[in-house]
Amino acid sequence: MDLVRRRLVDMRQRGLTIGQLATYAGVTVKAVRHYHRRRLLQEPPRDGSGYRRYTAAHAIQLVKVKTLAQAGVPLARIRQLLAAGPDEFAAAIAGIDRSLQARLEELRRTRERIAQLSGGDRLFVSPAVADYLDRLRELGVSDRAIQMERDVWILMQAVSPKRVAAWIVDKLDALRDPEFRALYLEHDAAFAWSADDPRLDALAARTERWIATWQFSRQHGAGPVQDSTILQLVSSSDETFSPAWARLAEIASQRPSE
Amino acid sequence: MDLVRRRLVDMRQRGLTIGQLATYAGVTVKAVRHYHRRRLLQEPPRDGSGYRRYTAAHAIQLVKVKTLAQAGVPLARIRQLLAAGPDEFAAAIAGIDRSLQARLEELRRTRERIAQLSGGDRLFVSPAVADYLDRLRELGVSDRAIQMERDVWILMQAVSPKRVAAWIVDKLDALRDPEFRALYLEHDAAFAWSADDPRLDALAARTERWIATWQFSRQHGAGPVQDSTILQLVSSSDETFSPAWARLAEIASQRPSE
DNA sequence: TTGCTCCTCACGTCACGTGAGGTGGC
DNA sequence: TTGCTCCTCACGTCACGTGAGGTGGC
Repeated sequence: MDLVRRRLVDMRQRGLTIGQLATYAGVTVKAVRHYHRRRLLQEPPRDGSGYRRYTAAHAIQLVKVKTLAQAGVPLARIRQLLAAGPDEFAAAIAGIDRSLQARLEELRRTRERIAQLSGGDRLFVSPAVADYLDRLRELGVSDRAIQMERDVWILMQAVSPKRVAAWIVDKLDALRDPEFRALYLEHDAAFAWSADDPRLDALAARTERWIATWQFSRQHGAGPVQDSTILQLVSSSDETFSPAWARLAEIASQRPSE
Repeated sequence: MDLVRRRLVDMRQRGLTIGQLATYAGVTVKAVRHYHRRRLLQEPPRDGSGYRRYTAAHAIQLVKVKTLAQAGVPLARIRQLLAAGPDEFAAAIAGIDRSLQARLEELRRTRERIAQLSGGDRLFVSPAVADYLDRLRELGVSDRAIQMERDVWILMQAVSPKRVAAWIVDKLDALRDPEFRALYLEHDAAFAWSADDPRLDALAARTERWIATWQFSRQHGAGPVQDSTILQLVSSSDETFSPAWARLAEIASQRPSE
């Protein structure tokens, strides 16, 4: 009994050490000293050895600070809040809760994106473009061509994201035309042909006819767009060069297109 | 048409500027340059003005880096992952997803704790102690006494959390005894009495009788504990000093308790 | 006596941000 | 020409952590 009483009195008179306080609140000793420097927690009195000795009031304050800090509130803001009146405090809490909800939403979205990292291209292009690429895959377009398309769409999205939305509508529209689908697949196949393949002239002529018909059939006047549907496919980059495609581009540039 | 074609070719040959790339990926230009320094993103070639010019491959890489960074993966780890094989990468993704789930849980808990910041004491004491304090409130114990109890329990929890669990069981047990409840409330009321109040001797005697009976009625041999139930109440701290309580402590210490 | 806790500096870390001082592109 | 973008340093920031070098408590 006497022992217990003495421990009790001792505890109340001497107070908690910084380690006891930190463990109680679930923070590190270094964090407690940091909060002292940032004046979020009053410096308690020192005992004979220069040790800090804390009261229950310090523990309560520390738990408040820790809770707010864990919620992502900057330490400078926490100091203001601790000095604020109950109304301002309650309003701040409401704001903090909203930001926590927003962070929860963000985390959920991040989780979905992380899951797609091992998967396809959905992370790198807009949903509309991803749908378009999926459509190409369905039609039997080669992986090489699909990757070329993806890269071009990424560049276009980066340069003028607004235009991409309109272009993709146009592209999906063209894909509904069987002749365009046939031309697309043949261009895809032509990638591996040699530059003097006899089929190239016929393909070029057929493509030209389609462009003319297509432009005529559409009143929207968005001329440049349709043209690029084919142009884009044959504009090879450095990494993926095709002699046959170069030849197709050459033929196209020699015809009077205006 | 020619304009569009030129823009297309231009875009593919010159590549994206750092600003276009950053906007596309949803990061800052400073972050992109930081990723270059940390070797998370290859330095692209420069154009005639010394500007960095990026390809679609850079954009894809940057989106990967950004997604992993948002998931809280340290940049040094991201660099390892980008160089890892698909199996190691998939395993890492699974681990990252687990940590995201854990963070979601933590955030939910933080949100609950934030909501309690304006409320009562539940944030600062264990659930068992909080229940005990609620019980005292139900019995009509004064706010002052409840706050004193809370502070003592905080200190006890900080010093020896294991013991607190046993003590609180004991306290709730004693509260089931009507005589203890009466004594508790009278001690609470005695706080404001003067030191020479005639009721003090009677209260001290009644308390002593209760302690003896209570100790006798319990076989568990946890002697020191029961005694502290009353002792604790009258051990006033510096801030809350009561002359009457000091007198009660004096009377108690003069009786031969062994 | 030994290991654990406590003390105070000073500097480090992580992921960028800020700002100076200057050039290039439309 | 003007404002916007880009460039490279160098230093700052936020919330602590690390580590040195030393003393105190059980």
